[in-house]
Amino acid sequence: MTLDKRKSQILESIIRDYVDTAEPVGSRSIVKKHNLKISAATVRNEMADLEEMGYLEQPHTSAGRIPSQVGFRYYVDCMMQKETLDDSELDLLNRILNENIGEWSDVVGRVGGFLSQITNYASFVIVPSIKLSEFKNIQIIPMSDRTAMLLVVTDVGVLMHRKIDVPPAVSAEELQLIGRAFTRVLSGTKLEEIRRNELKALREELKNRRKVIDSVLEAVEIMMQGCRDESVVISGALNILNEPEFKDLDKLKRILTILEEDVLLKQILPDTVSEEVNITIGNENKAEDIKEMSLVVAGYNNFGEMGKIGVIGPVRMEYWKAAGTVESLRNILDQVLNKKYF
Amino acid sequence: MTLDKRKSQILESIIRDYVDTAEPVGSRSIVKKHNLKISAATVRNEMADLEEMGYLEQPHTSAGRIPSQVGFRYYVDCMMQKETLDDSELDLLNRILNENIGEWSDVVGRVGGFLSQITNYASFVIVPSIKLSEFKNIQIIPMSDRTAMLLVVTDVGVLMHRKIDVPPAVSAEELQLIGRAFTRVLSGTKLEEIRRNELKALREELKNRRKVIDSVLEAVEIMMQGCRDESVVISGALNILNEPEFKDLDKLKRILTILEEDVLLKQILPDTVSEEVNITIGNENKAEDIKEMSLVVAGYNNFGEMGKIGVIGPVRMEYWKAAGTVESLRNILDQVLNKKYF
DNA sequence: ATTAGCACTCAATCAATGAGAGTGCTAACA
DNA sequence: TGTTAGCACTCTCATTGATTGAGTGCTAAT
Repeated sequence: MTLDKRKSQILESIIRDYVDTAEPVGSRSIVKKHNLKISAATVRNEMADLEEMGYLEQPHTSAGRIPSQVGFRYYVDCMMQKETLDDSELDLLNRILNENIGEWSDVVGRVGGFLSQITNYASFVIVPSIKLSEFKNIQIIPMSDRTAMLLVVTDVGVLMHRKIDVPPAVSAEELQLIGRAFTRVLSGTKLEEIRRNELKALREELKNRRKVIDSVLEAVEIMMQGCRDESVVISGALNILNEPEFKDLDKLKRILTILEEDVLLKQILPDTVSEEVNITIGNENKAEDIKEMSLVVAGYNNFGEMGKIGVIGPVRMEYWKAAGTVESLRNILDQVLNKKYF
Repeated sequence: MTLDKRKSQILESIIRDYVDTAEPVGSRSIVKKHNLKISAATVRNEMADLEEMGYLEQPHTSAGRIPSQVGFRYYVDCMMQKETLDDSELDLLNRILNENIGEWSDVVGRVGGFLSQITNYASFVIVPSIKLSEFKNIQIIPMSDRTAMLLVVTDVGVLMHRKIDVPPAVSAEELQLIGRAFTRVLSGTKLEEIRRNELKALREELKNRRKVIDSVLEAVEIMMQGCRDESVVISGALNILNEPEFKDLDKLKRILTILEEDVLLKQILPDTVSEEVNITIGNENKAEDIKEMSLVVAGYNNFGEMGKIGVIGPVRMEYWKAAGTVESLRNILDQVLNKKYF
């Protein structure tokens, strides 16, 4: 169902005003503010219609109207124009991205920070696990006479390192050889495809140094567990303190708790995220805890797996700005990643 | 100046009750609650004295008394008994510490988490910069035909890694040789003591591979900048949402902002921290923003430099518990560190 | 179909009131 | 002289009632 032009205009005016002020919008005030060519009474009639259709609601009889979640949905689906980054924002983004970038996680952190800063909502970036990347090189560096540092390098430049114990009798050269043997066997293998039997063969081959091998295998095992999970970067969680709908401390606490804890945040995201910007409004969210929040999420391509980037804010959200910004940053991430980090 | 026994007892009762309830404490209620052998009227007289001395104050005439900051100070200095961890808490701590510890920063994170969990205040751990540690090993691992991974291992097991660009003509063996040359020159040198002239000599020695050398030098430079700063781990910032004194959103926001931002947190800490547990109450803090918070901090010995661990909470704080817990965990960190990570 | 006019509704604000908690003071008591 | 009971007094907090004002819905006129 689609609205006639005048109804659309009124709905949009109400949405803009309400998002701006967080107050119910009256017929008189929108006529004045957007100097419409019709009278307040006419607007009232249209508003009554829109309410009947479910796009507006009234907190109480003598208040103005506020957009319902259905109203926001209609706006997002049928009327919204995404508002992309303006020049000064692009400029800021470029400056942020060009400052001496160390690691990939650094880029993600900065893009997330930028997103929350521009939209004034909490932002999150989800980086998929790296199980699809490949082993590249394995090194064992002696540290003391009983310990060594195990280094694992993969093709996406992510590196795992861990202390291992070694018998004092093993020399630095031997450790190097063992590292090379591992590199030979594992190089090019995807992390999730380690074959037990390959490792077993290796264990046979180097049976005079079985203790070292076992230490290495154990360490690799633990590292694999550690990087099986996707990682989550959250920025600007405190932005919700500015939203009047969260002046209630209990609500605030519930939301902030979610925004502080990686695991909880992952749980509230929609299961399927495409590369398109995806918006879920209030009750459309599966998770009970955020039925009064909206999500704007897009997927990006991270070494063959889908990462996610987005913002979370009140239902009364500037969807146009949020959607545009998320879209732009999704593209940036894709771009940076396609330049291949290595 | 020291208080007589009865005044002490009354002051302590008031502090305990006030810390517990956040409400002014009346004469009648403390006689009942702590079944004192004296009448409410007597207590009233003593309270009037304590108020005159500055240890108590009255929000308004017909309310009970609350401890003043001076009162808390007197309590902390002259009466407080630190409350150490009980058995179940020690048990929990051990379980937390023994779960498969990966890196040193992991230990710090867990200890901080434990601290905030036990005290119900926000906790922080400051880990000094590692400029005192020594280079141990430098490796250059080829990644693609134009890039390589530079690995720097130090004696505290902290490792820096960074992508560098290399000319396509340089072979893996050459990279290895260059790494070894660096290792030879820098091994055993403290991070802060890198001599420019040593590096210059190295640059001469390997002058046919000057491009690689320059990449490495640049990367090391950047890495050095990155680890010049101490790092900060904050846990349980949201605990202050439970404190009734922060029901005011503005206050809340000011405090949470500090607790979210490493840099800000560092600024509010007292300049000199000894190994002893150090308590600053309300106005004793130098930073304007936390004049209504208290800090309980202790130093610990981190590879020759002073790290800090502590909690931050309302002036109405369970100092006895906080001080005991901070002291215990300070000791734990010292212990773990003295077992030498390598 | 649109608009002006008007009666009506309801939340928000403010002042007045009363209850309750707690004090300070006085006088009696040990 | 220190302690206690008793009582008047103070001040906050919660409740109530009146007032205000923004905004609506309806009706009648355009």
